[in-house]
Amino acid sequence: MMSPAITIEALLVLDAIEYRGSYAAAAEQLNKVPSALSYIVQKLEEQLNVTIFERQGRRSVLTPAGKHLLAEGRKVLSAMNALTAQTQTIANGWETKIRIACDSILDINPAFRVVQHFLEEHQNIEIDVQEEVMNGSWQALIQDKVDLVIGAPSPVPSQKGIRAIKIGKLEQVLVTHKSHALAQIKQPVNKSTLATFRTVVIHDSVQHEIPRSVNVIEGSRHFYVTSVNQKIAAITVGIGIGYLPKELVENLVANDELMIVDLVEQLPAQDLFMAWKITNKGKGLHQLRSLLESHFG
Amino acid sequence: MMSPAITIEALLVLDAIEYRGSYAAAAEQLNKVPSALSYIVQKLEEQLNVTIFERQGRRSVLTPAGKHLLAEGRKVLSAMNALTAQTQTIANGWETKIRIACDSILDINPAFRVVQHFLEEHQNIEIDVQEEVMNGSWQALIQDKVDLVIGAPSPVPSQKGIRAIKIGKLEQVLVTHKSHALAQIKQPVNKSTLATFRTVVIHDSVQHEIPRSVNVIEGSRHFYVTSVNQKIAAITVGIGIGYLPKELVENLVANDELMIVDLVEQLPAQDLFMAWKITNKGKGLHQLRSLLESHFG
DNA sequence: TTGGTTTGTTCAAATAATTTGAACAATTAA
DNA sequence: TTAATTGTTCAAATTATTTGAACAAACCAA
Repeated sequence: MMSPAITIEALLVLDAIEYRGSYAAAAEQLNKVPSALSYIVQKLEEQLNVTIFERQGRRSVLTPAGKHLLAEGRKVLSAMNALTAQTQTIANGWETKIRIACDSILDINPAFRVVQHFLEEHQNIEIDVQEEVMNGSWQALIQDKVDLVIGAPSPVPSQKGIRAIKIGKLEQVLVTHKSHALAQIKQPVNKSTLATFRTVVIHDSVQHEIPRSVNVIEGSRHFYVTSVNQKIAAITVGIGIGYLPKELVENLVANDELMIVDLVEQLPAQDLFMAWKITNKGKGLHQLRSLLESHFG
Repeated sequence: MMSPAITIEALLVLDAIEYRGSYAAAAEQLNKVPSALSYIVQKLEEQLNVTIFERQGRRSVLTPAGKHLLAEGRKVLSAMNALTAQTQTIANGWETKIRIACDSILDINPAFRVVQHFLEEHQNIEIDVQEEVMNGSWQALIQDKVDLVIGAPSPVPSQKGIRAIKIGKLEQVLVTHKSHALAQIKQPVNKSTLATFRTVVIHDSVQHEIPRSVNVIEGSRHFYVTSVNQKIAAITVGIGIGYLPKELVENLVANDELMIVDLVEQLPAQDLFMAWKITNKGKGLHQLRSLLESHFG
């Protein structure tokens, strides 16, 4: 008689409306018609006896209750996705889909070549790759949003249930634009000199991150971006300085768009990891790991 | 077009079937007819492409995949129940969680006793306390990371939308280790003398802070720490001198671990504040404020 | 300001999904 | 063996959802 007040459907609709910014756009994303969304939202509000959207003209804005519902609801949605995948994996032994997070600091080509080999043998397994920065990849693994992380930087989160193996080293160099004040200094630069310049920092949106001060030049002022490409762009136009992977900037240095700063104390090469959860028993993941290990380990 | 494979409905049905032991009993519990459950289970199995029940005669038994689906699904169901209740709570003007920042300079025991009273009347409100130093507590409030700040020091940020009330005074005294050079001076010390010694300063990690020179002895060299305990430790081993709350050092002075420096001009007692945003209309916050005010105001 | 869009909602009609109960075969208990 | 109970199937009945047209409000550009 009494159906549940909050349905998965309704959460998907809320998510889409907030994400796309309008009923019309959300409807398009969900392959529905706006009035259908209107119907679902109204039903949800009625069953819950709570107004979720404050109708301000034609644009709707979430009430505090609506905000909470959506924020928590999104966690439920991702739990549902994970549950779907896990259930299918248990039933078949093989995954329907393997989700991979790549840290954007990594050159993904070699890894993708291995994935390609894997896919040739498993035509019906889907691969879902998402790019993350900083701790985003670790968080994604911890929260079961992905099954495998490739190229995540140290430190490995001290969370039991995570297995991580080294797959490479990352040499980072400090770069700047040639017109930048730092570029005029001819001798090797020391730490305290760096502290006077603005630093471009990649910043993920994850809340409680693993303490990570590596590479963030202490004491100086910052310019925050959310991807490696943005970081390169910011440095190229002279906003500030920052560390970038050596191989990534080689071309740009050759083109004279960036220049490498000579440091008194070089930044030690950083380890990159591949990681997964030991609770994940999927055969596909196991085989993919073996392939990757034999190519990088 | 594609509806979610696992629905809340389906999870409720699985739960009931397993709990009651038969479709018939489950149907009764859910106010449905057995064939309706049959329909829902079949739909779930089809969408998921996973068999959930192994039909052994008329009695069905869960497959491993089905077991997992049900076990995890029950967690989702209880999350959904909580979410429903929380959303309705918020809609009525009450909070699910109240986040408090305490300045670590404060003795939190009296405040916690008041919070305890509040919690007795509101079993289902969560309290999230975080300790902050210096301007950390003000920043946390401004950035909406907390709802209430207790024991933050002056100056009150000149930001509209913040209401602050005095809840106490903080007497700070300059302390040092007895082996420290400053301890050898027998007369009251003046400002310029202090400037020659290294000062231990608490430093929060917040970026753009309110200009705050109070207590930081100007001109002298500094030793930065990030908590009151670290500051005490640093002074105790003789790294430098620093101001600390009178009541906090009384024991240490009695034990001869620290000594109070006699000053020509005493530092005036500093006001401590409780503060919140006036935009925050939560009933729980309001009541907690009233309780705190009546105990401290 | 004024048209020209776009948006969200409403409504009745159309469609799809679910529920129902009867019939049935399989299983169990006595 | 019989009698009772179970889960499934099926067509019919009932709900629930979707649709598209109509509309008013709000936005945008000129």
